[in-house]
Amino acid sequence: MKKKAVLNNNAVCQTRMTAIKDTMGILSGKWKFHILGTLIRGEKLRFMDLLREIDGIGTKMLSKELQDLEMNHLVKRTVFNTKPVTVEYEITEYGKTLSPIIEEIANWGIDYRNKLHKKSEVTV
Amino acid sequence: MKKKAVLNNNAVCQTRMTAIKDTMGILSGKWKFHILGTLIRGEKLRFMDLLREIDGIGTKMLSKELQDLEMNHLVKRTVFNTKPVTVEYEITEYGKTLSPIIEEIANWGIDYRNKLHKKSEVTV
DNA sequence: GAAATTAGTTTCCAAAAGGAAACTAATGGT
DNA sequence: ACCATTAGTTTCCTTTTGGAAACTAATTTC
Repeated sequence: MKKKAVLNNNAVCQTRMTAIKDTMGILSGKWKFHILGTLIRGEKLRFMDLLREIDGIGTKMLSKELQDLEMNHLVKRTVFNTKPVTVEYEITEYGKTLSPIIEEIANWGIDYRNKLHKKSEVTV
Repeated sequence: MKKKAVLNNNAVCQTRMTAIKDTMGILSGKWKFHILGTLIRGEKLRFMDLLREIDGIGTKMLSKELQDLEMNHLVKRTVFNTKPVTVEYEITEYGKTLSPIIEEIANWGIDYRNKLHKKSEVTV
């Protein structure tokens, strides 16, 4: 008889795994955290502001990632009827609920660097 | 004169961004969270156990991801001199420090699903 | 002697991700 | 007339990621 999974083979684990997949799907890609972090600090920013703030990103990626975030109600996009057009991006209240995750990830990464420096003199 | 970044243009932000990049680099890929989550719950598991527990993963990916995690001291690999060879994987104490991140991500994902279901009033 | 089990590695391939540069379209400035 | 700016989109290309299947190698079981 074939062996089956035991640990992950229950509703609680399946739910948690799906939840992790959902969250990470929404936060996937090279730039989501940078965009969210910048918007959390900056309140209202225009497209070109974000392009300047986020080092290395290009227009295609910025545009695409902002669309993703907007679709998930994490970022709000407002178009003003000026000439030329003005577009403002801001984090939503719902988007702000990601702050604890971002905090945890940032702090873990800072600890990781500190541990690397203590254990050896490896510069990453 | 060209405009420059203001928000992200300071040492604290740069450090935080690097930290996030580090953490997410270590946790990158389709399977890291699943492997870590399973090992956190299961203590000691063999290669074939993990292959059975983690639905959909193949030998190549499991092997490669375990190597990554071992390199970062998040997982410990122990080979036993049996015939055929036995290999045990377990989470390290350091690996357990990722639990808060995994918890936050799982809980956010669960909330996200709940919000989607009662999305009659999506307050953004 | 064939098949199964252990823990992987290797090869080949398809899909996804991401970047650079060109382009749109309206308008304001020199 | 020509360039700059706004906020993107489109195209083309390279890199990265991930999966399926075959393979290794030693040993035990049928």
